[in-house]
Amino acid sequence: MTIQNTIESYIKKGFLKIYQIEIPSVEFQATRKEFKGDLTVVIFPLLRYIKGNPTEIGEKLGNYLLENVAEVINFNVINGFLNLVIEDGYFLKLFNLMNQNPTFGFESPKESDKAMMVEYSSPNTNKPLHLGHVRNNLLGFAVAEIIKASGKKVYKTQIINDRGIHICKSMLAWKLFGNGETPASTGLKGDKLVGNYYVKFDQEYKKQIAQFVEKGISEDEAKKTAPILLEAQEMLRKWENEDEETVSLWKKMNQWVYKGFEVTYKNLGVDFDALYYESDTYLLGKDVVAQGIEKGVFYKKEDGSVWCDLTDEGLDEKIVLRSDGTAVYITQDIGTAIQRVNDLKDVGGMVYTVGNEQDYHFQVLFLILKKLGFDWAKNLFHLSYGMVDLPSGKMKSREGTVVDADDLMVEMTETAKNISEELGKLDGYSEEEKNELHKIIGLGALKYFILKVDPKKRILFDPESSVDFQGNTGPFIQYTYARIQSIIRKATFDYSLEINELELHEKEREIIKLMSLFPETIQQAADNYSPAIIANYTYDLVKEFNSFYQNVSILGEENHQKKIIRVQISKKVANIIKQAFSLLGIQVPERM
RNA sequence: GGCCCCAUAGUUCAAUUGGAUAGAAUAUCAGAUUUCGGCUCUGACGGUUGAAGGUUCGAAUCCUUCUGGGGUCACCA
Repeated sequence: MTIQNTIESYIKKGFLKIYQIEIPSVEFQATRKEFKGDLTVVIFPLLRYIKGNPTEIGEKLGNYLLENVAEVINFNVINGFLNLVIEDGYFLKLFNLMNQNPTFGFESPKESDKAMMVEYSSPNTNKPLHLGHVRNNLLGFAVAEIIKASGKKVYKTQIINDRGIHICKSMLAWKLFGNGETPASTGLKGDKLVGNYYVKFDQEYKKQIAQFVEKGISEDEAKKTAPILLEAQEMLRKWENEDEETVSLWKKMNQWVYKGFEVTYKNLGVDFDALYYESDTYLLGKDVVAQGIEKGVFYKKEDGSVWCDLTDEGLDEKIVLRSDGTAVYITQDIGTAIQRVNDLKDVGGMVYTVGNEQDYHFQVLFLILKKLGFDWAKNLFHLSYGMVDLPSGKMKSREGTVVDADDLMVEMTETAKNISEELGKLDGYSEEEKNELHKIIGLGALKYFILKVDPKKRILFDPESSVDFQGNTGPFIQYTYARIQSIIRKATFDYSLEINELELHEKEREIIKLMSLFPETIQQAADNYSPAIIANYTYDLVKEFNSFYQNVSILGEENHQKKIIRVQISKKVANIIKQAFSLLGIQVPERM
């Protein structure tokens, strides 16, 4: 039972006693720093039940609590806010409780609960991953970890877009201009090699269009009839007819790409539990369309195309099957969603990490699945995020104006190296260990930079100015962690004793209060699908610790009990930093 | 044009989901520390929360209109 619950029940009792009125709930908030107190009761909502002066009501309730709740040792009322001062013993108890629990804040999944499936990354296999994918991957991974920590089973998944005209484009360009190049022969990462040919296709295509236009053909016409495009379309037909040569080229080049992606994912620190390939799923959903017609959710037009009428919901009509009977994008998505629940029976909801340009698509998709009557359809969430812009504008793969994911990670590691060498705290580290450390810091900076902002907002990323290492940044937090580790290494005495009675320093109280919020912060982050909430909490905790560190002496403290609790607090703060950062996919170093 | 998202110190972000005097970082300036790591800490400066109305005891947050930016409105994915 938390103090909040206790106080809530006593306020209800007190209110009943003083005013003879029952109240359903009490609103709490943490007391603002500028006022005295630890917990605040907001009086205003109570005015609904009893007319009166909020200050007077606050005084009466405060007195009641003072008499009846042992932990409440003082109170004050300001502007309708009842601030309660809680005794130190309570905070000590609170601390000891969380200190005994090495996974404090993390809920283990309940067997009875349904699992969530989190989809992210979902790349095309015709080009390497870029900065936009990086945001997608970091967000998806972090949200998956957060949901897991909040007490739900999670499956991480991606759907690999391995077929379609865009894939054929790079295949064709390789066939025409590749001279049999392979990743081995060029020393290039497979995804890079294939990506180069995707760019090559586009260059050739543009050249042909220009030539046509010169001959007096309209641009629209030229775009449709450029020979290289027609050839790519022919290739797609061959692929769909399972032409042996085409399929084997497709397999070969996709393997190159997968090998390359594997490296990028590993460096990025993300992973998946289940993979789906569009080449396996692109025919799914057609049978569902038939069932949907029977149920009256869909209807057929004269030309044979099938539609869903969403005008009652304020949306448009949406096509779900072409007149020639083939599937469209949304048909696949309907089919794939159902397939996943069939594959993994305990899935009770899904999170789709996809950019906000597809907001409308997912609105429609979720609505259709609901109309089809799937009970899990109410637990679908589009984790929509804003674009990552460069100072030069939008990134375009076809034009090669992208920030490559691999290059970016290398650059960040380089920057970390330069900064860390100035500091020189790494005596005794081997080159290998140093490189590993620079990677941890560089990636920490990048990941934190991206995850600390609300997913919905667009990010401007300037590769020139790079990412900060000071202030509200990953390395700053990592640094604090490393410094705590340094203290712990030096604390060679036995500090395992549990302290139950001690007068706490103001900074100690503050930091215990903040640590105790970790569990609800995780829940809040999970409810909002927002890693930013974890990032900002961690930063607050670190700031509070630095202030504590500045104000009290830890190892130099003469009072043995105080010394013990300060080491314990430091260690627990480090532990929470590590846990919180693990949710963001960021590692913490022992030294830096 | 219809619909959706965004707009907060010079800059990058917060604001306990409707609560107290809108907070941090950064940059600039001034200071602290003989000490557990000088990537630390304490101050100062910086705001008509894009604009105007409305609801409320109380609005950055909710509603309406407008302005600016982005997205989306394919038998593409």
